[in-house]
Amino acid sequence: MARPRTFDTESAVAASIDVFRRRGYRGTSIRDLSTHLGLSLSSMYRAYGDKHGLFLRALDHYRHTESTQGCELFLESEATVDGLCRSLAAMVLAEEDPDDPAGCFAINTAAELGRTDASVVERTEAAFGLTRAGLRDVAQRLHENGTLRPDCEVDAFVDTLFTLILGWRLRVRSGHDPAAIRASIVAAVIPWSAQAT
Amino acid sequence: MARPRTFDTESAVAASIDVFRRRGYRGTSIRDLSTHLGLSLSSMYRAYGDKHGLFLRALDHYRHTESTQGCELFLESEATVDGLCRSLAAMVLAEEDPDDPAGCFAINTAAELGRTDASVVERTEAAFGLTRAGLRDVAQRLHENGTLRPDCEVDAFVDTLFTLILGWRLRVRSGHDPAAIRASIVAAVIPWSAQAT
DNA sequence: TTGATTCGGGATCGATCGTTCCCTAATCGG
DNA sequence: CCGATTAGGGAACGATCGATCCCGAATCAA
Repeated sequence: MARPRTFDTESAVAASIDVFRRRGYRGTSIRDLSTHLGLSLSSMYRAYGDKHGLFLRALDHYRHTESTQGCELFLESEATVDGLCRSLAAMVLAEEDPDDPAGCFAINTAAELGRTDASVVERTEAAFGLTRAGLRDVAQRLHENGTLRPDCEVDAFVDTLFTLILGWRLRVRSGHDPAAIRASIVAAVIPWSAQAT
Repeated sequence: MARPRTFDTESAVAASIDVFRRRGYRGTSIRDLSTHLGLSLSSMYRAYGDKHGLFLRALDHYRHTESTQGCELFLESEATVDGLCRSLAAMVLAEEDPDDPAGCFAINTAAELGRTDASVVERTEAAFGLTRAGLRDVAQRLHENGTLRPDCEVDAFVDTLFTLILGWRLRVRSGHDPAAIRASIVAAVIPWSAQAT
């Protein structure tokens, strides 16, 4: 009833991610968001409650979109060393501005807020879980088709790749050369391959 | 001449690191620092200029102490798989409060500020360089004494370990189980070992 | 001791923070 | 068309931000 909203709440949440992930939670002011989203303060408070509420919505949206796409990237990855490396590079280097790399929203948030906010930790860990789930799928397929060295454990490979992804995305965020990251990916995977020369 | 300072500027810088690394640059207020360091605002401004100046001093101090000790940890590391894993665990899990893990000051800062501040990037990269230098030393020794698989390149191993360290320290910061991190370290190194079963 | 100088504590500055409130415009059901 | 209700713009709130200033206390050289 009464006057309807003139903006889409979910797409505004999506837009807020671009601000939060670059400037961080504390580094982003409500007025920053107002400017970038083109919304007034009252509209935002009416729609999301407060800054913390919008931030949680942003983390949820990120998990439902980018984190989920990252998971699917591995689910659909070709079960070869090259295929895995391509998926890893696609996730880590995805559409970053070289002058102002945003990195991963979940990772940046985990680094900024640590364990201080339980509702935030819950969401970043859920995003991490999606990445691990995708990795487990492709790792299992690589193990079964003999691409991986037969003696190595799949869980160990998954855990190593997950940890490496955190590192690579942090390196991207720090401005490290994408070509170097790409080379780093290949170099890190090769020792797990059965055909390592 | 005149009245001398009643506090040691360098040890106050050291104390500021504990605050900055947990709360971040933007999450730490001058009054937070005043409380934790036991100094008045005027004392801090007189000694360090401004908040940014103190932050750079803190980054410099961190590099000269913890980053350098991290480097030496690898320089003095026994040239075995176990020795390397012990050094990695010592660096990554060093004296963290399980309830409020601080993580690595340089890594947290890189994640928070990205490439927005050149004087900060310069310092975090210098800290990273120390870690890589230590890793290169122990990796070279492991390569020469045949602990590593003869076909793998030392540079690739160093790059992988460096990236893994970023990931492990971020996982510690996120509150991941230290036992799991310890297991992750061993699992990640084994495939590079010549005696991998 | 004296005069110059710097220290430390605290009040205070303007700016900005997250948030609330008020008021008008717009859209609903009837 | 009309009364109810909500959206949106913007002023304003108290709190806190980084930073400055003032002043009495302390320590120097002479």
